[in-house]
Amino acid sequence: MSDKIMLLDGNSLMNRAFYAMPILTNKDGEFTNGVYGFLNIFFKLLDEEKPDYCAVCFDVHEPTFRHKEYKDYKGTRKGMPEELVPQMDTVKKVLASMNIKTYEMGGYEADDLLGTIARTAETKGIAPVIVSGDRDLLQLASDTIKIRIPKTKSGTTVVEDYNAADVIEKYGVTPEEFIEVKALMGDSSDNVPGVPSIGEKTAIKIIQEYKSVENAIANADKVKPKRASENLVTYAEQARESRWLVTIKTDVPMEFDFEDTRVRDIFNEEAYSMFKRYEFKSMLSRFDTEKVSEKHIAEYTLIKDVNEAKKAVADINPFENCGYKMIYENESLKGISVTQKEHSAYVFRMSEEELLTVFKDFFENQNCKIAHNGKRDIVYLKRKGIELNSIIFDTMIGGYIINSSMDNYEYNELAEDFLNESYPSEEEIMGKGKSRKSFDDLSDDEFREFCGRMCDISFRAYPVIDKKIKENDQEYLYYKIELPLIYVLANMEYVGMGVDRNALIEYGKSLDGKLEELTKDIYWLAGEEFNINSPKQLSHILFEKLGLKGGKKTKTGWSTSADILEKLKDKDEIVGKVLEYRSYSKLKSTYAEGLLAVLHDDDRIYSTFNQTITTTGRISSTEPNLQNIPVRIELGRKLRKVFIPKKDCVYIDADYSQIELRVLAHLAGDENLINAFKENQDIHTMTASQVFNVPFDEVTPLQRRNAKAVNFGIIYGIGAFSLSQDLGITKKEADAYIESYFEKYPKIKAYIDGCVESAREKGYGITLFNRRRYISEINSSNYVQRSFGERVAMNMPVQGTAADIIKIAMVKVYNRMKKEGLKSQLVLQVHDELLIEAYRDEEEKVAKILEEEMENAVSLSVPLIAEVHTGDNWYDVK
DNA sequence: GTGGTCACG
DNA sequence: ACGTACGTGACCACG
Repeated sequence: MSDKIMLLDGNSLMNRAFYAMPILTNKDGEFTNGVYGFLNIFFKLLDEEKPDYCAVCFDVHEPTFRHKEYKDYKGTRKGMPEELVPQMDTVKKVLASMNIKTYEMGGYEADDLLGTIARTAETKGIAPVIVSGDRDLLQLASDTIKIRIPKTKSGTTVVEDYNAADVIEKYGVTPEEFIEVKALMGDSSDNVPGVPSIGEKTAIKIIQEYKSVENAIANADKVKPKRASENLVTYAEQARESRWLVTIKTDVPMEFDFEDTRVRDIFNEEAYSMFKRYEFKSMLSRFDTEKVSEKHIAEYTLIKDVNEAKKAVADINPFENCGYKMIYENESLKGISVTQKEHSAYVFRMSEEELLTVFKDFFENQNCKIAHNGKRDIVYLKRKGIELNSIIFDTMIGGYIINSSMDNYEYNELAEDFLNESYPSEEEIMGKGKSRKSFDDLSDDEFREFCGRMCDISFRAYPVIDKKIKENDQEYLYYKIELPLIYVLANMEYVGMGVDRNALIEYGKSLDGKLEELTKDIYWLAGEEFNINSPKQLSHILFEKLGLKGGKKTKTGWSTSADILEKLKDKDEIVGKVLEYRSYSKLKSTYAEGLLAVLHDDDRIYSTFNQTITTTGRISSTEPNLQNIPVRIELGRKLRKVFIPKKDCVYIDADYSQIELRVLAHLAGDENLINAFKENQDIHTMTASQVFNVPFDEVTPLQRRNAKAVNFGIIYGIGAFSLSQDLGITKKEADAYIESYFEKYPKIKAYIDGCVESAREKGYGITLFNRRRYISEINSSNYVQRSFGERVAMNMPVQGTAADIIKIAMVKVYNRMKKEGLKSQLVLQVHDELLIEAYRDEEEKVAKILEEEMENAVSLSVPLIAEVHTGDNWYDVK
């Protein structure tokens, strides 16, 4: 085995990485996404190649020999985006910390350095692997020199590999001839002129026949097509110059010693602190924590004996802050850790029953608990007949309030963000998926460290998070909305929703006949059997076999989504059948079968309500998701009949009318819209009347529909293109609608412009109750990302404030029912809707509470209206 | 594990 | 010239 050297094209890879990633910054606001993406590619290839030597080459920002010797070579590649400029230094620093040698040389480009080193290596019997985002390098490919080109395909990185033979196979020319091809076709991004009218295809054809630029010029009269033939003569000199420009130099006079590039001690302490500074968290696991981890002095005490445990728990001061962490595995309790002192903790490892016995008094009577995901503990203990209370802080919720965009708020994330300490994640310790360890497999020491640390981190992060909450003026949001909400959500999870099991089974069966019939029809119309559920197979049938067209949009193929199919409905009978099949199939698999699978033996369904998932402040529902049960289409809506309250109960449902538009009217202070709501008019008709300049009573259904779409558009961060798509009108018409809307509601226009402006300045969007969402995309140089950021900046305050309001209402409804000693229970929230399982003898009281507390949750400049309905199942409450 | 699709607000 | 509405979660196919 010969030695191997890996050579990277720093500039080109940084560019690729930068554009492939959303803008990222660390806490200090330093841009990091290019460096992060670069390191991802670097480590991936390092793992694959395991090179003995490694070097990274960079361009220098000054004229090169090409500029000096060829006056027209401007070499002004499009200026780097300003977010990328400082990252070039960052990546060099990071590489230096890992002992990876970097090269740059005035007068030469990175390509030339790579070429020179590669050729030198070749002569010494060291196998070079060149990594670049640019195809230019392909001219260097040989039997020994391998070129690797990483590409980002929808989020994942795939690498194309080229030895000489691969270049020939892909392009039909040798690597040396590749120079000739590039010379003819030119390269606009590198300001290589090439020969006009000759593109890649023609260039390859010419070089395959004539082998070189020079020979092609000599035989220009025989070259086809005619334009190329003429231009070869006219631009002969330009072609020669282009050839010279694209030729990578392999004899740069550079100082070079292979020993300097030997791969050694990459994951050292200096690199570790670099990675921490730039917050490359996912890469920290590459470091040997024994070797580099900061020495946190912490003393955790393990207790396994019940009597000892009782003594220790008795020593907990019930009036002093106490951090606690419960460790679960598959719904059962594996351990508990508690602490009242920083860098210390007691860890209790014993059976579930023993833990519950020892801690019952603690759960019920310790007055100042600091929890991490306390909701889970409340639900778990409630099922064991124990009431957990007095949670004065929840660090998971705290982390979410500070930054709602994180994937999770586990203890190691909190340690990074608030304590600036790094620990392996639970996944790194326990493994994931099938190979996840059991807590029973951990040694006492491992268990003690892990559990003690979780509790300790939570305890120590609390004051830091609390301080930030105060700095951000979020005390009301945190202490009056989110924290009390834990108990409300916990109770909803605990109570669950009743289901008529037989009715659910029957509902599923009622779909079978139609599903079978549709399947048969579709097979017959298609002329063959295939998997209708496979977008790939379906698009093959529709767009290739049956030759339907107009089917647009693609990423991995032709789109078969409902909006596309809807447009093709008239073209072939099969399209309508497919749409119908889809809707039946969805009801069957997701709802009929899906819900049955999570229906408990007591004929109730217990969903989980997540409080830290959405970026805007809404809650989400999982396993099952009870927030997307069908309602818009009658067939699906019938499913709601299977949700039934328990004995002696009815459902009382209330939903806010147009809460988001009302919030918008309030936030923008637009008198026109505010008055419309004060008069309690149909808002879409009102908008139609104003935007289309017709009397209120003469608004047509179509006008109302269009106005409704405009109203939605405003909330989502309007774009004329999407509005036109939605309404099936031209972009011009959509533009006119929007313009007319803003004319009638000038304050709305001013408000949403203000949202974008403020987000640009502050870096985040904000709700009426100071909930924040950081929007890093808003200052991106990438149009797509920036536009997204702007839409988010317009939408988040509206959606988020509505979320704040219903959360306030939930807390108020819950507390009021409790205070009045009612047995009725909140069971569900669907963003603007609350559902209560109410005892019949409490029906009137509860309906009144629900309406009052929802409508008076907050006081805005527009009234809030809650529409209340009662019924014997979820279908009947509308 | 990811992408396409579709259910909800 | 770009590529297009905001926020979710579940299911299926496919590599």
